[in-house]
Amino acid sequence: MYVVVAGETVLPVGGSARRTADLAGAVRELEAAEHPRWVWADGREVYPGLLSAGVRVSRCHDLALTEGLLLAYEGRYGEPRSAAAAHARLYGLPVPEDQPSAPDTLFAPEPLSAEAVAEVLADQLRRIEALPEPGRFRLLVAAESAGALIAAEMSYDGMPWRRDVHDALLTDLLGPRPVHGMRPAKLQALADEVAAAFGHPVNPDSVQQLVKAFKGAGVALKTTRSWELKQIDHPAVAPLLAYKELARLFSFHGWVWADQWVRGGRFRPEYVVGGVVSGRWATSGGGALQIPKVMRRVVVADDGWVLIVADAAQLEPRVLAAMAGDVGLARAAGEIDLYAALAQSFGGERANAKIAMLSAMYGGTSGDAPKLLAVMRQRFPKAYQFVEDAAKAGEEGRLVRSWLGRTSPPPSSRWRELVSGPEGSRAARDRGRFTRNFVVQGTAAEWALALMAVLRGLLPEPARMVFFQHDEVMVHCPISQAEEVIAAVASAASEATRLLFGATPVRFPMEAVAVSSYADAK
DNA sequence: GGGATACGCGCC
DNA sequence: AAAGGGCGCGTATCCC
Repeated sequence: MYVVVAGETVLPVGGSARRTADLAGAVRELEAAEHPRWVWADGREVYPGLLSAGVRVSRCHDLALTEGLLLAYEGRYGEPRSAAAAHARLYGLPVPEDQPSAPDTLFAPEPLSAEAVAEVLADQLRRIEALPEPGRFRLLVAAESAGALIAAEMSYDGMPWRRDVHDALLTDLLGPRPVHGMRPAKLQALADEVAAAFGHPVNPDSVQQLVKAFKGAGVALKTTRSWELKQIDHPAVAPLLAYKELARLFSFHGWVWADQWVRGGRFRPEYVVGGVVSGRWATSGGGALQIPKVMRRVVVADDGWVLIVADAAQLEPRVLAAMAGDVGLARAAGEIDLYAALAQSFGGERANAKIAMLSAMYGGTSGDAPKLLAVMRQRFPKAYQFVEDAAKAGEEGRLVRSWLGRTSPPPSSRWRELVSGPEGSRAARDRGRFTRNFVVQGTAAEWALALMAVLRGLLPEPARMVFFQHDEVMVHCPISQAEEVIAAVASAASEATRLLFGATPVRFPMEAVAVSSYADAK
């Protein structure tokens, strides 16, 4: 059963609309009585309000996210995906551009009526049914929509973040918090060491100045990447490397960052569902997906609670094995350590097996990659061919799709020009690497979304999902629920696997541990 | 002095 | 050893 929510109106599809003065109350009642699939134009505008009112729903159909998926599938990537745009297209009216994420309320368009939302829903369901694999795409839409609920809930609940531990860590590494605009003491000391090593002032934040300073000292550098610096014998290198590491910590995850993103002992980032073309999430602030490992000790469970941290082991090669139906690779993917199981095919070297798989999925060509890929082609022909086909499609400017039907963007007009020019083969290869990776990364993202959607439904109150990072999920729950949640993670992993691939010999191990601090998880 | 781009590096 | 996919984002730097 679908129930539309638009403005203050609730409309069961096929029934009659009801205007309500208490939207949250109406949703709460219907959710308890019917647990319908809620339909809204854009969950980002509806769900946070419901959460603030203490209302959560189990499932939804997000029109904007679904429209984006459908447009891409239909080769219309980039057309406005809002429900208002979809509705305008239905009637041949001028199509409004999508609003930026923070809509300007002054110029925001009139929201769609509940009836109009229902019309867009009907149109989307019709378009989905017309696809070659409607079942898969329905799963994709359900998973993407569930992701939108989870993202909003995780921002609302927040990840535990101990500001006192954070401050102690920063003070330990950088020195006390400096006044605005100043470098912390230890950072300044390292900058001074760099300058002393050169015998003149150098701004360690300036690539230009560094390259020039090293040149003056008789060292030719193309870049100042740390791996290149590490090969150089010069007294400035050690303090410079230390400076770069700490400077990043200071500017990216320092006190100013905490002031902005940590409230009430919780870190509340803004997740962007489907923000990456492959279907991975992005963040629009807070850098939640780039928290340095050294910061993990700051994430500490509340008293009497634990963090359940679970990550999928070697998700992408397993996804490839399942998609390609490669029996040999699938057999290896029946083991907990896939690369170890592959080692004997690669001269007994686990490291070589890993390089071969990563090169196949990323399009690597350097070092031993060609030799190892030749082995892979011979031993795992179907898996090899699967990513080769994706790469070829990309090179030829065609679209590729993930397992459930998320579709890559078409080549840009710039690319089409480039590909017929002198640098054409380079441009073609670049796009081939992208599409090669897209099919694997995109399907891995789908598996992870399905996992989260299932897990969410299995969690007991008051356990909460509080963090998600590509193939890793964190649940915050009372200590007494730890075992139940760990078991739920395992169930959700098998169910996600079944939902995507049905009966497959490929295993998707998702090991969960209960810890009081995130730093203890690995 | 404000916007756009390059660099570098954190995460997967 | 140093190149192969996806991002976000702070600083420096360029350009108008």
